Amino acid sequence: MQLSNTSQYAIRMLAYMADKKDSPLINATELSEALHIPYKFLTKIMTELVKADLVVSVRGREGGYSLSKKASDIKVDDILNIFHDSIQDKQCVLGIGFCNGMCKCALHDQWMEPKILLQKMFRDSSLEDIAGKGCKI
Amino acid sequence: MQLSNTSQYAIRMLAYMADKKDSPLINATELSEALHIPYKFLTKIMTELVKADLVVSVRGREGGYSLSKKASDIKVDDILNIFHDSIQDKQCVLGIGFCNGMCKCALHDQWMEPKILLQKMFRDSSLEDIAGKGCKI
DNA sequence: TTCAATTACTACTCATAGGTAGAATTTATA
DNA sequence: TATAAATTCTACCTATGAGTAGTAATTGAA
Repeated sequence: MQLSNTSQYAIRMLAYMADKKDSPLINATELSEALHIPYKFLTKIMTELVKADLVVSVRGREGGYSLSKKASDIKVDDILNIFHDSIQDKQCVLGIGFCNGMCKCALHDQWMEPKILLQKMFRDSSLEDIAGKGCKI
Repeated sequence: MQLSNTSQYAIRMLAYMADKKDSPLINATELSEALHIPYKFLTKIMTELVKADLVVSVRGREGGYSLSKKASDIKVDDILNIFHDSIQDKQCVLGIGFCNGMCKCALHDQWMEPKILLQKMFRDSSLEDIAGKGCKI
């Protein structure tokens, strides 16, 4: 019961970038060293974030990455959606495809409250909200 | 952000058994057909549940499986623990090994409440609580 | 123009979850 | 005792997540 490594890395990468909003561009080497994420894997993830339009990249010397919009306009849930890690409204904790009010799984009622709280956490938290909170990792 | 297939299957299998507490033994064929879980995979999971002492098995003709204790004494969290799917107290939503009060991740505060609710759901729900709830799946 | 620093692309390896196959073992019943 | 119905064991296969390697493409600066 946890997020994929890819999603965890992506959130940390973007939160770091939001925190350094003064720097126009941040490169992969800095991110990799600051966050202890393998360089090659980080650039692979970043390319997906660029394709998803959360990040813009500048290639070539003096290049790097920057957020494509205001940190307050990028929610954690936007990141999870890219990597299919978001919690869907109809998602069943026991993996039953047709779990709903009519035919529900054994844990349906107990799952409601934590599910809504998780969704709220992911949907309400923007990069601005979380940037600079806690330690620089 | 979801439980492993194995944990989902195991919970459904044990809930089904708790629901049929009148039958002294339930065999793998019945469980496989009732729950639409691949037979061979189901027996593999069941053998792990036997080794973990949540289930007792009777081999040979007329054999099958039964819960090793009262349904009210088996919590969903006991099942998750077998498959390393339980949520640990110190588990960080961003996968930071040393996330705590002193040096916490960017989502540490937001994660607190849903984490506690998830743990509560898993730790408080016994097989007796969930057996027979919802549809027979 | 050349070079070095940067991202992007392609393809691979490795580990693990999910699932399958077949034979061995056990045991009640005919 | 022989058989059939059941669990268990060993070994494998497949798909996917995680991570690596090498090269191509881009571009600012010397």
